[in-house]
Amino acid sequence: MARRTAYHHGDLRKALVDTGLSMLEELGLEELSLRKIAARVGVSHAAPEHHFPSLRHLLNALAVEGFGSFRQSMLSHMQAQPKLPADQMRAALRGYLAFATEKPHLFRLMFNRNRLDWQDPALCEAGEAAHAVLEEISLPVARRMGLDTPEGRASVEQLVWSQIHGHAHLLIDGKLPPEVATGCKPFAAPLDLASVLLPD
Amino acid sequence: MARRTAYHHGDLRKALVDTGLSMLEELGLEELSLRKIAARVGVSHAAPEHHFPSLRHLLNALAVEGFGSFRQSMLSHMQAQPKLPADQMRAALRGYLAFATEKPHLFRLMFNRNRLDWQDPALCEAGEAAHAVLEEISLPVARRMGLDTPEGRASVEQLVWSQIHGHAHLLIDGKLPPEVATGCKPFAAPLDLASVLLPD
DNA sequence: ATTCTCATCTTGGCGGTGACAAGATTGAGC
DNA sequence: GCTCAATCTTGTCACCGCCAAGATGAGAAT
Repeated sequence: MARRTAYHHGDLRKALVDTGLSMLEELGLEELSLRKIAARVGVSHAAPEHHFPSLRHLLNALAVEGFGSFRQSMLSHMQAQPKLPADQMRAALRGYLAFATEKPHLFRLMFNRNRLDWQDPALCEAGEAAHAVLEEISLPVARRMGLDTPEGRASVEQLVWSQIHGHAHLLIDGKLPPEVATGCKPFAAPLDLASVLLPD
Repeated sequence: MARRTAYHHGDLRKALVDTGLSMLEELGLEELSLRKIAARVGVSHAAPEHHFPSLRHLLNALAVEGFGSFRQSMLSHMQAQPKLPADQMRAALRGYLAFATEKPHLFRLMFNRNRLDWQDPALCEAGEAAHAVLEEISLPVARRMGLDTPEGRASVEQLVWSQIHGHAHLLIDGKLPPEVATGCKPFAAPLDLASVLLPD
C-alpha cells in the first residue's frame, strides 16, 4: 500500500483529506482549492483527480471526517457527566458547540447543502451516526416530559436540535458574544433549554 | 437620472441588484457570478465594476435588500395576530421561517460571514433593524417569565433566536420534514418554544 | 450653441480555478 | 522479464474576479 517513490505518492488520498481539513480551517471554504491542496501535498494540479473525480467528492470526504469528529465531540463530553437526562443533554450540546467553535469552517461545510452530495452513502451514514446522538439524548427528556410517543420524541428532538444548531451558527457567525467554557453549565446565560424543558 | 441609451444603461445599479437577487435564488450562491448577472442585464462583463468595486460589494447590497424583506416578513406576520406576547412571538417566528424557506439562498448569504463585509454601515443598519424585531418580541416574554433584567432579556432573546435560526437552517438544508402552513399554530410538531416558555 | 469634463460602459488581458485529454512512470501479477 | 493497469504529469479549455486603457455621451461651463 505504501509504495512511495518520487512519482507515486503512497497514500495520496489520505494526504489530500488531511491537508484539505487543515487548509479548510486555515483558508475558509471559499479560498480552498484543489490546486492549493495538491501544491501543499507536493503533487501536480491534476493528481487529486484519480482519487476525487471532482471537488465535490473531496468536500464530501472532508464532511465525512467532520461528522466523525462531531459525534466524538458530543460523546466524549457526555462520558464526563452524570448519566441523568438533563446532564447528558447539556453535555452533548456542549460538545456540539465545542466542535462548531473549534472547526467553524468544517461545521459550516457539513451543513452546506450546495457543496455536498447527500446521495453519497458514506456521507449519509456519517451524518446519521452523529444524528443518532441527538436522538439518544432526546429520548429520556421526552419521557420525563410525558411525551413518550413517536411524535412527542420527534418534537423534543427537533426543538433541541434547532436550538443548539442555531446557537452554533450564530456563535461562529459572530452574532452572539463568544462562549466561555463554564464546565458543567453549558451556557453563560442563565437560560438553557435543558433547564427549561426539565425544571428541577 | 434615467438617461438610458444604447451605451448608458440608465439605472444599472438597481438592475444588477434586482437581477442578482433573482439569479441568486435561481442558481445558488456558488453558481452566481458577476459576469452572468452582467450578461443577463445586457452589459459587458466589466460594467458592474463602477457600481460595485468587487463581488463582495454586490453581495453586501443583496444582503441589505434581504434584511429589509426579512424584517418585513416578520412584521407583516405579527400584524395579522393578536397583540399578546406568545401570539406575537409565534407570528414573528413564522415570518422568520417563511422568509428562509421562500428565499433560502438569500437567507444563507445574509448569515454567511465569509462572503459579506460587516464593516459596511448599510449592512449593519439593515441587520440591526431585523434584529430589533427579535428584541421586540422577546421583551414581553421575558417580563412574563420574571426575567426582566438586562441579562434575563438577553438570555430569552438568545434562546429564541437560536431556536428559530437553527430551525430555519435545518429546514432549508433538508434536515427536517418540510413545513406545512398551519395558520396560527407555527409548528406542525406539538412543541413550540413560545408555548414552552409561556405555558398557559 | 459649442466645448469640456467626467461618470459610465466597452474591449482586452491577467492570474487562478475545476475539469478534461493524452502521455509518462512504476508496482504487481503473470 | 513482460504486460497491464493504477497512478501521476503536462497541457489545455472555458470561466471566474479583477485591473487597465480607451470609447461614449450627458450635463455643466462658457
